[in-house]
Amino acid sequence: MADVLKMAKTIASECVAHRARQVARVLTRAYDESIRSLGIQISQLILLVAIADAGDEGAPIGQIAKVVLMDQTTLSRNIVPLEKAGLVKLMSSSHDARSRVVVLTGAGKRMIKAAYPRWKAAQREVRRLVGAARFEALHGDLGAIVGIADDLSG
Amino acid sequence: MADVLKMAKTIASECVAHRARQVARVLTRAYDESIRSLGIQISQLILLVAIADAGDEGAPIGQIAKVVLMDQTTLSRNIVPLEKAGLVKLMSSSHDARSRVVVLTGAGKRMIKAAYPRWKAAQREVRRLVGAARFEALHGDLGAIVGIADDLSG
DNA sequence: GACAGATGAATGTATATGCATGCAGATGAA
DNA sequence: TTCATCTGCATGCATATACATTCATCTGTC
Repeated sequence: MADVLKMAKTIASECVAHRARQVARVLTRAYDESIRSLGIQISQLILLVAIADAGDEGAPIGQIAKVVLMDQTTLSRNIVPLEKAGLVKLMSSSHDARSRVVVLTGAGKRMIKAAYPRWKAAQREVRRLVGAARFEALHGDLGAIVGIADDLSG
Repeated sequence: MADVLKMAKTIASECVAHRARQVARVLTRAYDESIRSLGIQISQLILLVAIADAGDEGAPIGQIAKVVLMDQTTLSRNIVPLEKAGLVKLMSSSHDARSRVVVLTGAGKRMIKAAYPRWKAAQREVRRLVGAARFEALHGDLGAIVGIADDLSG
């Protein structure tokens, strides 16, 4: 079974999903640490800003899920801790009784304001460690994968 | 609070942790799909090949966790479904009674063999969609983040 | 050899992720 | 209008993730 070892080494060193997952873990830990004292995680801050981005009227859960490339069922659950923390509130849509609209609360806005400088510091630290050129390249290359997300699903 | 909206847009568009997490989700779904019929996920295949890489004597849980940049407690739990499926087995170390050594079983080796061509097809498809140059660049840039993982933790 | 401190791993708790599925409400065609 | 279908969201289930903590064992020092 020497071929298995060879296959294993190939997958371990070349799999882009492996690397992407590793990087997501590593960066998540770093950014989490930077905002930990605020009581939220980077995954939650990202949701908050996506909701903020939808404007003061908020947006339906499904729409936000599409924007952040997350399964609707995942988003449904990830909103729960934000709601418990009073950072967002859910309202039923006036147009569609099935739809639940997510809106940022005042506390949610204050949280973004408080988190912003810490997020920026974390971002700057990664940029410093990896180098500006690498950082920009990484951002662009990640964007390229985001750009083909639909093709990968279909 | 117009500044909050501005901060939100900045974070949403520039946060590298956000993009890394999105890409990890997107790629995970794609690779998962390619090996779904085998009854495993890409996260599990990655663990299998990391264990295979450790050789026939296997390796302690903590050592594998370090290699894949995963928390030891996470790895401890992620091994459970692999063990249930009979793909790996756990043995106590002869040198250190605290240590638990993970070893690939025959079924684990066969699983890697069966998954390999499907993994390769998924990898090729991503490469085709994003373009060879982008693909190589992405792999290198992700590797750069992996390379500074220790600095980010410390 | 005894003891303090270091280390390997598991557990408690909380969140993240998505597939399969179910249900309620919307929508279009007859 | 009525019904088949579609759509938005939630739930059941399984896995992934990591921090704080605990327990057992090891190691170096005296």
